Amino acid sequence: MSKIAAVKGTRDFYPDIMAVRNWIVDGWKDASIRNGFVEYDSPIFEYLELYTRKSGDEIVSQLFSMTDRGGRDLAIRPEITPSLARMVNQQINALPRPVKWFSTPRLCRAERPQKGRLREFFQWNCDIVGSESILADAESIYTAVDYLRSVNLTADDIVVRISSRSMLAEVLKAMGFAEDQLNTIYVLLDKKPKVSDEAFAEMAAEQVPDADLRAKMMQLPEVKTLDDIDALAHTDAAKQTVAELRELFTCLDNMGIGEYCKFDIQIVRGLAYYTGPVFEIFDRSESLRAICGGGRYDSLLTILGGPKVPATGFGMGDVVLEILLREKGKMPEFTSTIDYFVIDAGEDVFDRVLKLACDIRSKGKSASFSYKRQNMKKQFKQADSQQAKYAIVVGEETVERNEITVKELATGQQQSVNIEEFLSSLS
RNA sequence: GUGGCCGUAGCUUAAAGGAAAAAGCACCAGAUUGUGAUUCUGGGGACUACGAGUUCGAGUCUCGUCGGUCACCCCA
Repeated sequence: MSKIAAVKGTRDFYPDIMAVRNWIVDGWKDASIRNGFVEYDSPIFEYLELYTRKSGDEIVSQLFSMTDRGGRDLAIRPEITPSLARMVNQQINALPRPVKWFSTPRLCRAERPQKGRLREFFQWNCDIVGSESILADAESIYTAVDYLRSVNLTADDIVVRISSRSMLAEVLKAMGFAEDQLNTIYVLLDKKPKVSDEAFAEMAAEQVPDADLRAKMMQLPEVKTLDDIDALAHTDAAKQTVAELRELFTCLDNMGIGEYCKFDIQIVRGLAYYTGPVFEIFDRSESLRAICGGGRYDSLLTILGGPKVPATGFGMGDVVLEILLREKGKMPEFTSTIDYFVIDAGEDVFDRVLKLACDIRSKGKSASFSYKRQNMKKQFKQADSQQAKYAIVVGEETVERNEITVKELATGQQQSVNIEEFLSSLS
């Protein structure tokens, strides 16, 4: 019989890799909780329509979808935000606002795997629903940075690049662009860093035939600061969106993460549904894809048949994060250890070994023993390979006196102790 | 979805178209019947990713499939 491999783009989590995953996810949860988020989860599959409603029919080719025996079109969740929106919609009038929810879902996307992108991954999501305040955007960004800072990534390692969808829209409108031209410009801006100046000029000429408008648009990639963009914001509406973004940066400064944050007009993000401030977090060397991305999306609930409720949030995947942490040497060593390895050192004492191991366990410490009756050398080796902190030798003569020998394996020091005293010292 | 490179034991690699595919690490056992190291000895483990083809002969050359990796598309 031939062996069956793991499916393309998936990972097997052997114990040493599982330890890494748990460490990452636990870190996400801790950061969420200390920033005031509460945990939720959703089913791993949903109606296909939940995703086509938000992202269009093209999304289907990027999903793992299926039809159940009742003929229902379903898909494995490729993101959790639509589920969140569905859940919030369901109870919209009962939930105290703002809703601050987080989750660490396992997601699947049917894309071709490459560096930092697999078909199955984990993604930390934090969302704040029901507040229009720029403070919600600030808190969302702060939470992401708070986690990254907690794993010792400094402002020299990563940068949060921030812009605003609404600001860009208003500035473009102030320049004279019509509403239905905006998406075209977003795509152009998104491409700018990836293509040569000549290729960009060519694309611009194609997409924006009007020479006057095009000249104005070409100023945008040159914008480096909020003052630069302010100079291009000729309407009150545009001025206001710039002021709002300034307020966001002021908040981030006051929260103590100003050095991580940078205005960047070229952060546009996917066209789908962002309506306000948007951000992406990158490694400083920019050799990896984005570690994290998010922003304000005020119309998602409407798309799912709910009322208009403002929302902002972010997602952070485990795959790029793990690559970055390894590259930066920020990944701790994980060792699985047990507290006590109980060694059988004589005839007819194994029942005492078994009882002692279980008594230790009932005290909340971990204990292990050999399944085989072997010589002590073997048992000590086994204790070593399990990274036991202590070995306990149960010998024929000592156990008659109700005594055992406890040896600290790191130092080699050992002493005889009374069994009851030993056990009571554990609690 | 498109293209480049790659695929030999659990891992790292060797074998220039020619014998029964080799070694180190790892794993298991023994030397060693009251204390972990080191050392030594032995063992299991590969239909050379899978399938076709060329050849007297294929791990090696050709094609296809699958998988890995990197870039493009996309990135919610």
